[in-house]
Amino acid sequence: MAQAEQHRSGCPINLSLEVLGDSWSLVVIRDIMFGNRRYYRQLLGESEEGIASNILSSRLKQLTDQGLVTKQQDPAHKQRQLYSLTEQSIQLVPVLVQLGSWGRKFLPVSPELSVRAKVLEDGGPLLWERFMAELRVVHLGVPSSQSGPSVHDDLDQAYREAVAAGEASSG
Amino acid sequence: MAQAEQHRSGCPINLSLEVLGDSWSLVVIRDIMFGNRRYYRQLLGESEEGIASNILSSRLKQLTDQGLVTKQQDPAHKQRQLYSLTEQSIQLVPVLVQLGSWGRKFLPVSPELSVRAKVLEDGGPLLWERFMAELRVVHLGVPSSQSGPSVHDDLDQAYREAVAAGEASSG
DNA sequence: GATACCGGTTGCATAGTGCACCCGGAATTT
DNA sequence: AAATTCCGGGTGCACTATGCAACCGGTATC
Repeated sequence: MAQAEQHRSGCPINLSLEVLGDSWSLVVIRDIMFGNRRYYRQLLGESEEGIASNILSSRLKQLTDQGLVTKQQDPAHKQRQLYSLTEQSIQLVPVLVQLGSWGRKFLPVSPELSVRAKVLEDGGPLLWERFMAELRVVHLGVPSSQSGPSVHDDLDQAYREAVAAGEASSG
Repeated sequence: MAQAEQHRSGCPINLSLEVLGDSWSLVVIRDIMFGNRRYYRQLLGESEEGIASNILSSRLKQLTDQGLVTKQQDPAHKQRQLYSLTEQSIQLVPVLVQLGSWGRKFLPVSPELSVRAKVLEDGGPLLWERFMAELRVVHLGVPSSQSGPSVHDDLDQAYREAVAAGEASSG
């Protein structure tokens, strides 16, 4: 108790924004989710946007506190911390897809970085569900019940083809 | 030229977050969209979350600059400024629905404020399209090609019923 | 002619962001 | 064994954004 009203309102959109409404949280989740970056240095160094270390640290802490990310030690390397998604953040897939779809329509996106968004957009809810199932296997340790090609691999493949096409036309 | 790289990256999700990634922009759009609040004082005073006037002013200016909102004078009242959505912000409906849906699943939403989200969630993409068509009529002046009950009215009706039910059970 | 309404602005304190650099411990290389 | 690299961060500082309250001149209403 006594922690009663810490929220601006009980509106679902508002509450979601209280959790996700800044410019970095969803970028970090995107990198873990689509880029499969699981370690701090990966998230820091391989970030397209160049997030600062203190911001990344603060966001990972926040996301962990809010149950969107878990952190566990790599048993082989004492220092290595493995960051994973939770069911809660895995269910952000539709949000991220819609955000990406909207960005593709109205903002100056780069072709290479938007192919993944296009594939997910075109694939529709059924593809999202398959992707979420894969994320559950990787991040939650759910036993894999799927056969056939991985959505993650398909997304990466599409990305690599776009990069190759871009280099061919510009170089 | 020479305004070249003002973006962190060309990723659709990142670019969307550069535009929408703060805790107020989407709340303002939500109020215009679902609450049909079209004037500054309405947005200021009838806000569930109690936005501050300088923040509201700054957000409306930003959103206008980014093409998500337009502002026009009410011909009858010289002071009155009417804020409207644009096609770009109308197409945020799926994003807002997914955000609301996610919030409903994982955050401490209030029953009254989340019925709209539930109706839109259950209605699916076809309902979203109908709602977007209505928004185009109201905000863009597109001639109405629809008959039958309005989605907006249905959402409001559901909200009022939830309020009544809440009052009955708690009072 | 007074009052309330209109869309904001201003000042100020506090909190968050962005940047560069630094840190000690653990793992790896030589 | 010694040196280097890798690990997840922390620190200091300047700048910007947020939140609050009080205020503003013009306009419509009574």
